[in-house]
Amino acid sequence: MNLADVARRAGVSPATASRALSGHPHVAEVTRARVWEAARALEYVASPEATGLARGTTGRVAVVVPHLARWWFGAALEGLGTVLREGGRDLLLYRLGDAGSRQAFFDELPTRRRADAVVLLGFGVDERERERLDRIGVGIVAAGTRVGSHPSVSIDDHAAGRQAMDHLLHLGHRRIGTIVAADPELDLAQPAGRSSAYRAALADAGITPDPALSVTVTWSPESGARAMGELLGLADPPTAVYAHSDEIALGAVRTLRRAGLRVPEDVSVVGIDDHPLAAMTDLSTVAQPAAEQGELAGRMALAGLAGEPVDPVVTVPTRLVIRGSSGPPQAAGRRWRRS
Amino acid sequence: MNLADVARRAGVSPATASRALSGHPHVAEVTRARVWEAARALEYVASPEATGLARGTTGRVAVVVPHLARWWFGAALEGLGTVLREGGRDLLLYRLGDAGSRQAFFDELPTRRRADAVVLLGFGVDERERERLDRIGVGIVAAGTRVGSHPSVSIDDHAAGRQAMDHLLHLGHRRIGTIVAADPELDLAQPAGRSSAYRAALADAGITPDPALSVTVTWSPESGARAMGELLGLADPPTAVYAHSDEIALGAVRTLRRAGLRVPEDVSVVGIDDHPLAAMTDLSTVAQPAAEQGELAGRMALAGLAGEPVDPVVTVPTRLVIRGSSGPPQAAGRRWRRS
DNA sequence: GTCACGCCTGCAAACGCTTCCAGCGCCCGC
DNA sequence: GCGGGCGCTGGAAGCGTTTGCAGGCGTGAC
Repeated sequence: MNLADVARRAGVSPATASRALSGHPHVAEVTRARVWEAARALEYVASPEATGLARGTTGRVAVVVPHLARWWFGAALEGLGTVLREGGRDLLLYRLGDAGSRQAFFDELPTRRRADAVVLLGFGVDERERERLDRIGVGIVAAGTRVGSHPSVSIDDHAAGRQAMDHLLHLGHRRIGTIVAADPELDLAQPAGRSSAYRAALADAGITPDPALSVTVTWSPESGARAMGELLGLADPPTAVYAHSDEIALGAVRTLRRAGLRVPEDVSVVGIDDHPLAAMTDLSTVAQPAAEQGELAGRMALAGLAGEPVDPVVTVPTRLVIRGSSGPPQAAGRRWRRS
Repeated sequence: MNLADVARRAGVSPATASRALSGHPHVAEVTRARVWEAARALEYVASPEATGLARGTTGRVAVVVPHLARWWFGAALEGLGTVLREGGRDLLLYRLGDAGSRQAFFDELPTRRRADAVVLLGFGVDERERERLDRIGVGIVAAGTRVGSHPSVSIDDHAAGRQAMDHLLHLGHRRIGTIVAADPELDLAQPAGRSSAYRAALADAGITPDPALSVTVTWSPESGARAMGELLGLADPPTAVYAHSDEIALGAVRTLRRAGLRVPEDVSVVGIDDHPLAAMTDLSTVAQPAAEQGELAGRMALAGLAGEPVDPVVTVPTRLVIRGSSGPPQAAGRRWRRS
């Protein structure tokens, strides 16, 4: 099963067999064919350990993610995996589930000798971590966020937020709530652009933001439901809500329905993502291409490995998708009619 | 950065350094401490290639999945990843996106020398593939499905289906449709138990199944929406629908809403999974623990690697979750009132 | 008919770690 | 006081590839 066996069967030295199999020049065609035939007959698979040791590479790309169950991550990982496979690289998956494993990861940098490149998926890092990361000695690519000066692919969070907010403002809403997503468990930076867009849009419309209309929660649907409850508890609740993700927005819609309020007649809701279930639940949203971001990150990583130049910062476009969860505000008098 | 450097700094031979770091007995405590200190100072990380080559293992577990964006897979992978990390194993991810990559995977068995064990996640294999798989020479564990006589963890699909169907029958439904999930692109076997449960439940209730009430589609919400459209087009549409997954069920609900029908007053819907968004959309369903299945599969793989005995077949329980999408059928006269 | 030059091929030395085997002290028991 | 044994350490041989270097042979040019 070893290269030596293949070489013996083909009647050549291991050196020649190696050259023949890995496509080096200066191997006679007839020899190459004989070696390949022998390899096929013996079902030979090179030991990646030995190859890696001799060549000083691993043939693997490490992917670091904070979550997997959330839609964006699964979709991005899917795109990334496809591209890496085409490039002949194996995908090593690291999930940093909590602050502890995150700390351990950046302290020990276990990927140091385990991969030829690292892709950070939806993972904002802080100053110290970036500094640590740079010592890893391999190429780093980020998707869904920016990481220092490393190549990255992401949406323009601010622009996406503006698309959502401008849509609501255009419909005539003046009192707009926002549900901000954060990741306290992982201490992940919240997408700053999505929040700044909220303030900027209000400012442009001449509206003074009410701090009570902004509530920060985790990324889950349940959190969204809870946040909406909080907003409904206000003396003067919003007529529209802009959520940082569809999953959160869907939670908000559920709370509204439970409260007997109609969407969008009583309260409009928009999210960000275009989650597959957003179409199913008629949720207005700002679509972002998740799989494509993963694919692009993969291509950038491969290009870096090949020594080709890579674009430092790629921004993929987002698109406002208007569905049934957003509409003009009702005349004040008709609001709060319990359906 | 190499073991030799660490050894030199600690004033011992590489052999002793190796033993000290990998926790072998017969190393003086003081020596061990000195080696560890040197390793820490030099930020030493062992080369997995070299270790693997010398030891004949890889320290990696390959995970094979057909999808990532679907909820179950992300959640199961999350649980699996956590357990493998605790066990000190790296996770190598293989996604078999279409029939072509599937074929290639089983032909070439690329994981052969790349991992110490293989976990198949939600991946039913056929006879030929199983035969190929057995030649891989490493332990195989399946989650979410059974694979030959290999250890596996999954729910009892038939029992889960019965929970859903019995619930609908108990509510008084007699004309029950079913949306069967399949994966034609990957040629994945549909979960037979979920279909047999449909027939068995009807039989027990003395109802002759109407072939027109059973429509087979892919796992996506969009498919569910389309399937529901088909069922609504029947001369005598069902009063309840049992879908093979929540994602499909949610698609079905969307079609019903669009058609102006009320859920559950006009048509009841139940799914399987307890997807996080099922709670948000008030969908009745049969809950299955996805993350737990991943965790168990991980533990089984680790146990196998440690040479410990592993339970051949583990079945995790499912649980009927009654929410707002299922209720008793309306008296015939009141049905089809366009809300 | 020579000579030089290329193509191919093989030898052997890495790559970085583990582990078998042997050796060296030291302690304990007689 | 002496021998056996045990605890600890080092030497060296792999593990399976790749690749620099050198050599053999054929070919074309002169």
